[in-house]
Amino acid sequence: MGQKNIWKVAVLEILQTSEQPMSAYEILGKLKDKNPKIAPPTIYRTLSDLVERGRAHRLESQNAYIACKTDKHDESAVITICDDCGVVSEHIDTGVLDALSVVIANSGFAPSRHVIELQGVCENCGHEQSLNQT
Amino acid sequence: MGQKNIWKVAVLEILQTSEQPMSAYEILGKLKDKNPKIAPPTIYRTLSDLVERGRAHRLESQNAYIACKTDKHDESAVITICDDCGVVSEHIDTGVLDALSVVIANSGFAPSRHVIELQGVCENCGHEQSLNQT
DNA sequence: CCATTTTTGTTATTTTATAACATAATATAA
DNA sequence: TTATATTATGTTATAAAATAACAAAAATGG
Repeated sequence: MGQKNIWKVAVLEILQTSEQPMSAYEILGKLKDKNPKIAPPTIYRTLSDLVERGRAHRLESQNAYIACKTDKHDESAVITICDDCGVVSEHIDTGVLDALSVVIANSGFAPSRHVIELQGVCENCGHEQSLNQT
Repeated sequence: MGQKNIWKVAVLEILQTSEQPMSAYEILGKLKDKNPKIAPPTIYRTLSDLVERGRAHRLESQNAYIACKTDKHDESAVITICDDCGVVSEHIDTGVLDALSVVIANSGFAPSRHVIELQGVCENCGHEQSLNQT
């Protein structure tokens, strides 16, 4: 025991190869195949570390995690989540951040972290829906 | 059984008189004083109803609930949460929503719900911090 | 090598949330 | 007004998500 970063790569790979956000216990399940003795705290520790370093995001509205897909590993992304197909995208958008800083300036609030998650229907699923309407 | 909205007022009052966001089980605890047999599903049902109607907000990043303090009972608020004193504020801000709609327009995403939560230090606590620095 | 610190393992428990079904109140229609 | 369906709530049990607390192994810095 005590070796460094044993799980980091494994967890990140699982997240990166997943099409969908994954819960901590889903990741645990995947890892249990080859590591039957692994337990929840290991996963949660690894996930907090990845999130802290900006390599993963926690979807607060879903209790689930995704790999960060941008090269900017910060926490400033706007995240969209498709209710239909589950696809999650990150959008780095200064406009939103600028608008937020206006709100903040007016209220005197000093943010250290923000969560911006949009739920709805992605472009693909939107198209399918309009096709399915007869 | 089967009477309508028995709990709605009680739960909303508890939220309205609380300085802090409350978890479902904290609300349950309060109600148990006078209604020893009340159980979690009752609370969760009432809370979803209140949130649906815009009378309360769920803080996704905290698994907690607050009463909606604006007269505009919609889901378009920007919420700030003070890490220090726990105070939560709502900010109705069209600038942020406008900026979000730009992101959305570019991506073809059709949002039905959004979560915007800022964590940080509120004006009061910020002042105290600067005072405490010697 | 030894002491200290850090990381991981392990066990148990806490916290959050819901499934599934029972029962009571309400609404509606014959 | 009774039967029937519908809806709201009660109840029991369990699932799902997260963490506390402590033990043990590895890494670090003399």
